[in-house]
Amino acid sequence: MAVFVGQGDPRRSMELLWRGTARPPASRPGTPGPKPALSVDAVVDAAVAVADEVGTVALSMRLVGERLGRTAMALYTYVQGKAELLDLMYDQVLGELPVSFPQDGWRDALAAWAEATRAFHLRHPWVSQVSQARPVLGPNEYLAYNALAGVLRRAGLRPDEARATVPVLVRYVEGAVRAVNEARQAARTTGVADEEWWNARAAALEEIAPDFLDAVPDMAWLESRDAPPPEHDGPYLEMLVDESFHQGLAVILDGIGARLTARVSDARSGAADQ
Amino acid sequence: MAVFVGQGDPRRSMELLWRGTARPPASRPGTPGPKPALSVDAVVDAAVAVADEVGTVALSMRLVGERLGRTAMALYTYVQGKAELLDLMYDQVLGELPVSFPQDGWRDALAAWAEATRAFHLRHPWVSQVSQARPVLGPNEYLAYNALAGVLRRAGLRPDEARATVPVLVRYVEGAVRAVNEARQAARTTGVADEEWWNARAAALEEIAPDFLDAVPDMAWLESRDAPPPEHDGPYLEMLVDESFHQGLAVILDGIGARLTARVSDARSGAADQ
DNA sequence: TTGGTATCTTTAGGGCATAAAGAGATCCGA
DNA sequence: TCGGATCTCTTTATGCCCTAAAGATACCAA
Repeated sequence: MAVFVGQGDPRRSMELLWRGTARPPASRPGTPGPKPALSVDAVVDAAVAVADEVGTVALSMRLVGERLGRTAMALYTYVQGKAELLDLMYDQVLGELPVSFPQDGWRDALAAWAEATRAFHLRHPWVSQVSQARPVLGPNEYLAYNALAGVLRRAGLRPDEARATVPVLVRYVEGAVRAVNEARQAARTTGVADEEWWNARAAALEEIAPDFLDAVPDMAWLESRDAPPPEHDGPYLEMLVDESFHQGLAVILDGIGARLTARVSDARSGAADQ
Repeated sequence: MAVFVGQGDPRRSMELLWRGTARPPASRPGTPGPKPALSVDAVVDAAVAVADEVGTVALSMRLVGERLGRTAMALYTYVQGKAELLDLMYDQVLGELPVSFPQDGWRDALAAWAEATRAFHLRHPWVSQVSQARPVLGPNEYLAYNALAGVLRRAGLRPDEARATVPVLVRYVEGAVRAVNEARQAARTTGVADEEWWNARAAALEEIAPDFLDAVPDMAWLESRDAPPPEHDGPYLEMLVDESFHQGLAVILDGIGARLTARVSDARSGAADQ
């Protein structure tokens, strides 16, 4: 069940996101009634911490409240509901993404972007589980995209090419990290380590359909290795993903490079292009 | 809240997936008790139909039961729980993916793969919302991966290159389609059309932070167009995604192509190859 | 001091998955 | 033919979720 960001009242969410200070609900000075013991920020921080620990599925208002020594309902003073809280969590956490990258060479810059984005998503696993349809349009999201756009502009791409490239990069990195995160969470919630689970399935398959692998020869080819898989400590799937992350990224960067060199030779020969 | 496939008992799920017939729970011949009026397949079919309509979030045992004129609990006769049902739904629906592609030219073959995969995910939006950590290892999943592996093998990639390329392709297509699906679902569940929502946000932004766009110049560059955006009927975000889907794919294919031509020139100059 | 307001808790209602127990149907063996 | 035995399906109940609404309490201003 995907979680949707951007379901809060647009107007309200955006004011909360952009106004920074002057956050409306918690009381203005000179107002009767008890001072609020918490703040929107405190709630958002707690929610982020909870989500980091237990994931999106288990994130609940009760858990966030508990972390603040409050009931679930107490949060509704600061936040309209879970949807708005997610909007705020999402943009808040995007503020951790770097907004500038090495200027000397687009390949290094994109590699740095990919690495930083990857690390970010590993730090906040729940972010990649959140839908990006109808993004919140918060300041941090803008800044993050701006940084990536800058790298692509300086690389020499045209805007339409960059528009096509952004999703390729973003989806690749998010997808890679999602796989790792989900494997970790599965291990945590089921108590079954990745490798253990994998072995069990493989053994079961061997027994239940011993001859089926003959029917998928290209699959066998895909899994064939010249060298045995490298030594590893961590979980199996993470190792696999790690092994291929940079290689996969290299394929994408090669594609961008091909685009750029085509540009250069076009200019040289004065011909049209693809 | 991501939904996890592969949470059923591995042994049981796999037997259900691979045994085809001889499905254990529904009664064997010569057994007392009423004949089951339904079957595992009927339950899975109904669940797929429900998921296609309402998405993963709203998929519930009650809804599936209702579609079969039963209570939610009746399903537990055929299926161990929601987790196992998801395993079965997932592999069942993967059977719709084509398992062979044009043999003449890897570019066409991959484009065909991408198009088929995209169409598939648009037909069954819930599939891309389902976690692929700990895949079910059902027959149809194997066959689908085998087909893609075959295309890459015939293209001339080495196994390790293909292993790096598969996730790039899969994640790109799934990500692209996920964006469209989520936009559609958001439109359906909130009753707010995509374009309408987008305009509201843009207007709010204009008003709340009129000068912020100056802080993200590369973002403005990214959105700049030589030609005005093309006429479109459908929702805004879908149009954008459609516009860039093939361009993004082209970047990836260029990357693969670069790998292959590097191979050729290596061979020509006397270096090793596969 | 008193009224009004804001925070926070309690209670309650409508979801959800599913454990456990009951109702009914159906077949086997006696 | 007639009990079990056994299976399907429903009912009931538990415990989670979000959140509306109402109550309790704390605080400020007049």
